[in-house]
Amino acid sequence: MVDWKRSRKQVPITVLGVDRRVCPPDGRRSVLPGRVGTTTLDQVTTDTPRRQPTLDEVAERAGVSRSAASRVINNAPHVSRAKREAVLRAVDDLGYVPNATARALATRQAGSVVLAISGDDPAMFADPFFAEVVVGVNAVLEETDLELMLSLATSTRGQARLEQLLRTHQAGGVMLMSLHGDDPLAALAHQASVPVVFGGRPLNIEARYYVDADNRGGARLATEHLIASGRRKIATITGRIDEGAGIARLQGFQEALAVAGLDNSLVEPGDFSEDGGSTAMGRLLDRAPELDAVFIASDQMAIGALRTLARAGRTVPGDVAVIGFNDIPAARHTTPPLTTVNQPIEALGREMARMLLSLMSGDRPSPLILPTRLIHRESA
Amino acid sequence: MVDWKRSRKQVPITVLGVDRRVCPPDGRRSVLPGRVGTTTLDQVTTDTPRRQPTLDEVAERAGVSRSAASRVINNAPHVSRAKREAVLRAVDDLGYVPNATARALATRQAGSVVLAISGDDPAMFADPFFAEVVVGVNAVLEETDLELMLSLATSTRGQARLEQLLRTHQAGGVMLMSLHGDDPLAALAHQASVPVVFGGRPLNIEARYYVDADNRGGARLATEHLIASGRRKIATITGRIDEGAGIARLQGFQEALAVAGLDNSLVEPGDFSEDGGSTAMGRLLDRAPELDAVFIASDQMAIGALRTLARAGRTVPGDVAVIGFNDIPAARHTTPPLTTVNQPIEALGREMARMLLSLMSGDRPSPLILPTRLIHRESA
DNA sequence: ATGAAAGCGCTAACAA
DNA sequence: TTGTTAGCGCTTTCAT
Repeated sequence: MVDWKRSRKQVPITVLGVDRRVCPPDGRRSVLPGRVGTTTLDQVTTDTPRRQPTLDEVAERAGVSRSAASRVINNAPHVSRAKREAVLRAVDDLGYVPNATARALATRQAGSVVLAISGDDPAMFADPFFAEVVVGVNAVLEETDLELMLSLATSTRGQARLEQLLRTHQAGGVMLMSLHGDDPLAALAHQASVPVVFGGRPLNIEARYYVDADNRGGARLATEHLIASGRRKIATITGRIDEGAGIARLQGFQEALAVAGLDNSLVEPGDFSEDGGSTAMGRLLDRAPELDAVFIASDQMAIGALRTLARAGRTVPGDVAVIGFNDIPAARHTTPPLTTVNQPIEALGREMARMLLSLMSGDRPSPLILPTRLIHRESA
Repeated sequence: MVDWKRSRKQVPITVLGVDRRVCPPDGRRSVLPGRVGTTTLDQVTTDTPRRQPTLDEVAERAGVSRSAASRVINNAPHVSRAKREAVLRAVDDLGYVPNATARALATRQAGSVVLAISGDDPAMFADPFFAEVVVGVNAVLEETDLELMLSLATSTRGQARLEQLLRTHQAGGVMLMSLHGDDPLAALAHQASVPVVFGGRPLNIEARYYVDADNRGGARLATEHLIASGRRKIATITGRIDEGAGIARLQGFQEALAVAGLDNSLVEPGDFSEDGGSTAMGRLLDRAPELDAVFIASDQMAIGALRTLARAGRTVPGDVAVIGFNDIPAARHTTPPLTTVNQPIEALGREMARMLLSLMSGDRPSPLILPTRLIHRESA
């Protein structure tokens, strides 16, 4: 049995195509068809190093003109039954697949759309939120012929690339997510000559097409729940207030309290991060030791806050009730499990994609606000 | 007039910014900050009706031939300083950006690579694991001119699309993740005429290029830790054993026990899911009530197992020590916090991308196994 | 219904 | 160092 850990250091590469660092589980040497030089995957894996056939070849084989073949491929009218079948047969024989690039060039229609995530930190995408959005987007794109490109416009370089992507018409549309404050991407979107759909209502520009979650409604819901369960000294830890979601959640919180005639000024700024939540909770405890509930604009922050609360000797929900936002998986596993606001993330992705499609087909869809709902668990 | 919109059919928009499709969870209407539409994205972009300039236009403006211009754009040699500057100026004036599609067609080089995730359930991608991989991939792609396409080949339809994507040469290479058992994608990869890099060593095919985490080593590490801390009756809950990772983790577990001369037959099959872990733990408790430790092939399963253990009145780590695998975020928040094996997921993504790049440039890189490490927390 | 011909915007031989 | 000339593979008038 080979010791994997030893083989990890850099080793001179491939001798006759057989690699030193390959360690098959059975300990024997892989017997790969090795050779020196420029073997391509193609040669290795297929006996027939065949090029992809072109439309002309199909046409020739079928004994028709190229345009006839083209018509068949795109099942356009004006082709006799006989010819159509001949072409189809040729396609089958040759294994023809149209070259997407050539088609894109000729039609001036890119075969793809891009989902762009803005932000200052590339690692931001690691938030499961985006993964779920992607699943939604994919679900609707799957029904079309559009491919999905992902653009993490989190660095200057990334933004430049996104701009390039759009300007070069490599993509036929964009879904732009999580702009905050003075995001340069907003301007970029303006200049773009392709349809743009925003995920989350952008702040500084008047967006025409966006889909957003009802952040304000969700926050109000949460706060109302706190009020209904008898809490009276209710605080909040906000998200970044240069983001639409952050603002909306704060507004919802304040509205609910205002309506109930309670004090809504116990507001501590946070940044959506766990540590941010922890320290914000600390500040809150200093400012108002007697608080009995706190609405926190993200589960991550709530987790941090829970930690601070525990350290301060407060029980949850006994001494203070807490509600988070987002319903991340970890929220089920905190102590106590976190009551939180769920937003239909996958649906968000789906609707963005649908809206973009609609836009690309020449319609002018209306903005969309998706409902949020309260998930009762034990922390409030 | 923007070029992407064809039918400009007028649709009444948001009245006072309040959309009809807003549906707050409480059934009441969200009162959004409304205003009558003024500046719209559409109008803004309409101010700039310019078509993207072509290379010919640049050449003409600069008073040089198209090939000279082309040379400048691709900063190729054989261009006089004077001409070069003239072209550059023209580019600047006109705001020229080369058309990526045309270039791809001419060079027969797709400007993108694809990250494909295989699996039976589209929602699988929601696992934060993939998001982290994406971050890694993105990091290295960002340094190149390659765009990233995402392909969730989780349905028949999805797989067909991926195949299409590859055969049409829309993408210049693939990173293929999480094949299991008899995944049809493996065959597909063989036929593909583009370079393929696997994420995780595939099972049924002899892959030449892959990067994997040291699952076996990690499992051994975990098990050895259990042994070292005095546990003697050690069980495991496996992952799917039709996946490379599932198998490797089981092997590592058994190796460690064999080396220590302990019984390594206390094996319960799992499926990587929380519920699966929960029921598997139940079966384990039935089979061997006296067990004092369990190595679990995923944190999700470990969380389920923790639940079962708690219900059965066993304390962790008092009665039984448990170690998970993957180091998911939630592992920090279980009770008690979960000791687990961390794998460098982002690095996995980075290395896959690097390997693909290397492959695409004609090299023949060696497979790569990335180290895993034990994260000590309180459950073991 | 059918095919010839003219592009789409760029690159790459090949001459000059 | 230059410009000219063919393509890349497909779509799309426009005659026939």
